[in-house]
Formats: sequence, C-alpha cells, structure tokens
Amino acid sequence: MGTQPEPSSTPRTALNRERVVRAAVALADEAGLEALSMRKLGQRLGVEAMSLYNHVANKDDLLDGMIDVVFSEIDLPASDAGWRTAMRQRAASVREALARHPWATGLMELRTTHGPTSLRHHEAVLDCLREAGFSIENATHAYWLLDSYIYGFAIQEASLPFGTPEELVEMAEIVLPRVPAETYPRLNEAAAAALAAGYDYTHEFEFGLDLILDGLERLLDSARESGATVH
Amino acid sequence: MGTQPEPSSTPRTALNRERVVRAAVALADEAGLEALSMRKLGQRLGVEAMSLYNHVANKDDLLDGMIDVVFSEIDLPASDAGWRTAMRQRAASVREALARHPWATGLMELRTTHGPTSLRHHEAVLDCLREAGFSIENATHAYWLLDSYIYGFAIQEASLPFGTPEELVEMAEIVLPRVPAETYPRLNEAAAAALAAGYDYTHEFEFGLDLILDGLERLLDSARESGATVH
DNA sequence: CGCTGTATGCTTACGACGTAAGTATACCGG
DNA sequence: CCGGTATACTTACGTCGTAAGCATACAGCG
Repeated sequence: MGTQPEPSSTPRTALNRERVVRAAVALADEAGLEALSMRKLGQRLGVEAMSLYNHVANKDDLLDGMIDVVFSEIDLPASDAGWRTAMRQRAASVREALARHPWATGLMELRTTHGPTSLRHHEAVLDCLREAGFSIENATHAYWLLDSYIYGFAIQEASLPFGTPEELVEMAEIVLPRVPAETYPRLNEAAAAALAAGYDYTHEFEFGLDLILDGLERLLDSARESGATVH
Repeated sequence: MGTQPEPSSTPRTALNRERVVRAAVALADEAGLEALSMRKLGQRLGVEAMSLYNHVANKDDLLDGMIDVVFSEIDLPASDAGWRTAMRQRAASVREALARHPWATGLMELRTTHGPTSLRHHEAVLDCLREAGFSIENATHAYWLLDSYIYGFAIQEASLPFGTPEELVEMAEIVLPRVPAETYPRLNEAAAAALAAGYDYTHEFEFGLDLILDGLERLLDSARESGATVH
C-alpha cells in the first residue's frame, strides 16, 4: 500500500515496547494477572515469547510499564477549580482507573519503584494542596489520608465478587446461608439493608471521601485561623 | 520415651495443618511471598513437597489458612470502652498485624473467600458501631471508611522501602537525585520536611485515623439530633 | 495373633513458567 | 556489496503446582 514500510515478508505491524505493554494490559484486563505469561502474551501478538525480550528487559520491567499505563490514565488535578473539587475529580479518576484494571493495586504493592508518570502525578497533587494553603506537613497528611482511602477502597471493591446489583443478589444467595443470622446478626441486618437499597459503590465511595474532605477543610480553616501559612 | 507416640521411626513431631500453615507464615515473613513454594516449605518442615498435600488441599487452601492466621492476630474491638477507643485499638491492631506480615494485603486481594475468623471480626466491629448508636447505613459507611483507610495505609507503608529513620535517610540519598527540585519542587519540600522531622508512620497513621473518627463522631451526633436511632 | 483399612509419607512425571544462550534473517549506512 | 545492528526464532535449564501411584505404619477388629 504505502511506499516505505510493509516489506512483504513481515506481515504484522512492527512490535515495540508500547505495543507489548498495551497488549499485556489488555490481556491482564481480560484474563487476570495470573494469566499473563510471556508465552501467552507472545501468542497474542503473533510472536514467540523470547521475542518480547527485545522490547522489554524482563517481566518486572513489563509490569512496571503496565503500572505506568494505569497512571497515565489518571487525570491530573485541575488547577483552576479549587482544591476540593480538584481532589474529588482526582479521586474519582483514580478509582475508575483502578476499577478498569483490577490487577493494578496488586501490582503497585509489589513494584515499589515509581516512574516519571507517577512522580508527576504526586507532584501535581501536592502542588494543588499547597496552593490551596495547606502547610507542608498538612499537605503530606492530606495526601496520605486521601491516597490510603482511595487505594483501600479500590482494593475492597476489587476483591468483593460483585459489581452489578444483579451480581450482588446472586452472591447474597450463595453466601448468606453460610452466615446464619443467629451468630452474625449485624452482618445480616447490614446485608439486608444493602440488598433492599440496591448497593452502589460510587455512593459509598463518595460518602467516605466527602467525610475526609470535610475534615481536611476544617484542618485548613483552623490552620488559617491560628496564623497564615507562608505562601 | 513416652508410652504411646514416638514409634522410633518418625523422629519429627507430627505434621498437621496448623504446623504447615504456621511454617508457611514464617517462611513468607522471612523470605517474602514469592519465595513460598511447596518444595521450600516442605524442606523447612523436613518433608517432601507432596507430603504437604495430606494436610492442605492445594496452595490456595494454604494461602487461605495463612490469611486466617493473620486475622486471628487482630484483636476484636473491646466492648466496654466506647466505640471510639475500640475503633482506635482495632485499627492499631490491624495495622500491626499487616506490618508483621507484609504479604497479607497482597493475599487478601486475591483470595476473596472469608473464613470464620474474618466473619467473626466483621460482626464484632459492626456490633460495636451499632451499639454506639450508628444506624445500619451509617455503620456500613463507617466500616467501609475505616477499613479502606487502614488497608490503604498498610499497603502504602508496606510498599515504601523504609521502616526506620535510618532507612529513610538511606533511601532519600538514592532516590532524591532522580527527583530534581526544579521539576518536582513540592515533592522535594515535602521530602526535606519529612527528613528533618524524622518521619513516623504511626504518627501519620493516627493523624488520618483521628480525622476520620472526628468525622464519624459528627455524623453520629447529627443523626442523634435529628431523631434517635432505633436501638 | 494376623488381617485390613486409613493416614501419612515418598517418588516420579507432566505441563507451564521466566529467561539465558545461541542462531538466523532482514534492513541500513558506508 | 558488506558489515553491523535490530529483531525474531529455537533450544534448553531450573523452578513451579500438583496428579498418580507406591510404601509404610498404625488402629480396630476377628
């Protein structure tokens, strides 16, 4: 077709690191992290496993690349909308990305090194908080608090085996008989209420997030009261 | 020696599920989860790998047992000290257990089934909150919020590669040159402050926890105001 | 006492894994 | 045209979880 490439004997489009990493992300999304092997990934790309090592140092390097993809899908906090809405948007963006790639939280625990995408992200969040008037210490507190909550929520959401209300009902039918109301009355009343109301993760997430943001706002106000932050 | 056991040809103490699981926990603590293989575990117990399958259905079953051990190390909330101190103690207990076994958070994501120890734990926490006057919905909110924070914090603590102030200084020397102050000013000022103050995870953890508990207390008060909860 | 499960251990073997080492091919700049 | 570089393939090693089969030792029972 074109004039330069497609030299007749390499039918497949050229392999490169990005294509390898993206295919790995797609494979992990579809089949889970434990199904991601170099051989299966090669198969998916029409290539032998060892050929992947021309584009990726080893499997850990591949996993690092996958983490970077996830980070790149997270919106940086908007700088023009006030810290609170910026933090809300970022939190939602993180949760969406982690829900899209349920394997990501598990990976981020193992791979401790942070790529430039991750660093840029951290920098932007800290900057947003500092610009809003948080002291260095309080910005650090706020960051730990928000990230702990967001990641912890994403993990629990990912490990609970239902996403839709139908799956919730389905799972309740299987699990609840093993949780008799006599020994676990509190679990049962909570489960009954959740089933009746049609449980919604997003609503649950935002409830906790707003409670935390309220606390941070009070922290900011009381710090302002007792002496302005250097800005 | 004794009259009944020790029939001269089985020198080692009898193997059973508990000994296998405990050895697995110890091995994972020392060498990490990725070093836990059935062969190495057998070696540690003076036994071939396949012999372990007489006491454990398969590796997943072993992992489930390990999770149960971790849960059994977590103190149930005290029922006689008020919900706030009970939640504080439980939170500290969870964090300690997860810090003692850094592999636990990673496992709990994968193994979604909950054993009786886990169920009992959930029940006790919910009961504590309900007794304190939280509505069913608010107790559920509080549980999600607290657990998300605790687990998220534990994960970040485990994945950050330092535990002592010395290790922090050591790591800073390695990492900071790769995080230039011109492009990452906020990260650098935060790192500098943490280095100067001697960063303390426990302090950081309790700061966020107290902020959350403050928020929950307000929630409880405002619910009390607008009409008592059925109790 | 011997007979007979049953519990517990060991050996061997299979297929999948990550990846080191060596080889073949196809392109590009001289 | 020629040599180097990039990319792909083949083969092979050690490790993994575990299925299948075999050995032994003990308990209950006649």
